[in-house]
Amino acid sequence: MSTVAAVIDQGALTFDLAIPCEVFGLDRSDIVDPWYEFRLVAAGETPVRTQTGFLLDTEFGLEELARADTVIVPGWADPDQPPSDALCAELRDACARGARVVSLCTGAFVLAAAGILAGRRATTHWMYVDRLAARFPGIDLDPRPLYVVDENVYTSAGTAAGIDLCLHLVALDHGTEVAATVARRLVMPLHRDGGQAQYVDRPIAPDSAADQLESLLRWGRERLGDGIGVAALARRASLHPRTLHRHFLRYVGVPPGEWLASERLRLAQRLLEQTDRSIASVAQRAGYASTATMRAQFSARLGTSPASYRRTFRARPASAARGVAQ
DNA sequence: ATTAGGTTCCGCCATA
DNA sequence: TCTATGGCGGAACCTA
Repeated sequence: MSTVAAVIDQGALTFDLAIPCEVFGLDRSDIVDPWYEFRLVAAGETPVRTQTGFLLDTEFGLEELARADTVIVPGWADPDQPPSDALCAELRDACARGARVVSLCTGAFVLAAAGILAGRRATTHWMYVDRLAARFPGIDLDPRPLYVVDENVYTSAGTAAGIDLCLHLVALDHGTEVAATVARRLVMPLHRDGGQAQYVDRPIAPDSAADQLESLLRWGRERLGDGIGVAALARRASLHPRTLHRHFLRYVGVPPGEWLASERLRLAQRLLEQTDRSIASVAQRAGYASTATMRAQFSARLGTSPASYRRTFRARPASAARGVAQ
């Protein structure tokens, strides 16, 4: 069973902290048995006073991190407060031995202080990007996505993006169908399109450009199997490709080609998990020009092959069907 | 494994 | 002046 540890210290942000507790800490053995072994670890003194003022206690200390397959650092109240040397050392060890090291929100400051982010791609809450960059030059910071994966180091943007990242980790371990089940229980979409761009400092108001993109995305998703490219999207939207590109960055958070690639991949994953279609037919349905193309994408983006992905995640038809209606 | 020919991305500048 | 669009071209990346 996979062990997940979340680290807290004085001033812990309760929402951030609640995310790994909810995703990994609840007993979800009715979905996958066993679920995760979850440990709440105090980096320093206990009890921990949360930013909201109440006290949290846990029996686990830093030594637990050495046993964790995944170490999660949620946001600290004061990102400028440097983490202890002991915590930094544990995080570096975890990273070096290949454990997944994860930050939520301003937890990125802790990973940065431990020296783990140097030379890596990473993200954090959009309000803190500048501060992080100023204090730790040498991080390849991208303020746009909801989360960033660089090898075994995972960083996520503001608060709720932590849920997206935690669900992504569940998907890596158990496939997208299991992650989708957890997402449904949280009443969360499994995958929010796009990045922070759509949340940054932009009032929630009817926006016709965004609405039009929304329907373009729907149109595109329905036609993945036709092998459409960026040009087809632009034609459909009656936009110059250069303009479409800008609209995508602004409202979706990723360029159009990148969006298509990840939609295709997700569709292929779903078909492999939930159907018995041949690999060739999955590739065709998802809009890949050949099985070789799909294979290359699986290898580049998931580090596996379509066949082995199916072997790992193909849902068992008998037991999965009962339970809550969806 | 290599490669030639696409496609996509994006900085930069001109224009509306 | 400010913002959105159109267009170019090089780099990076994909595809066959």
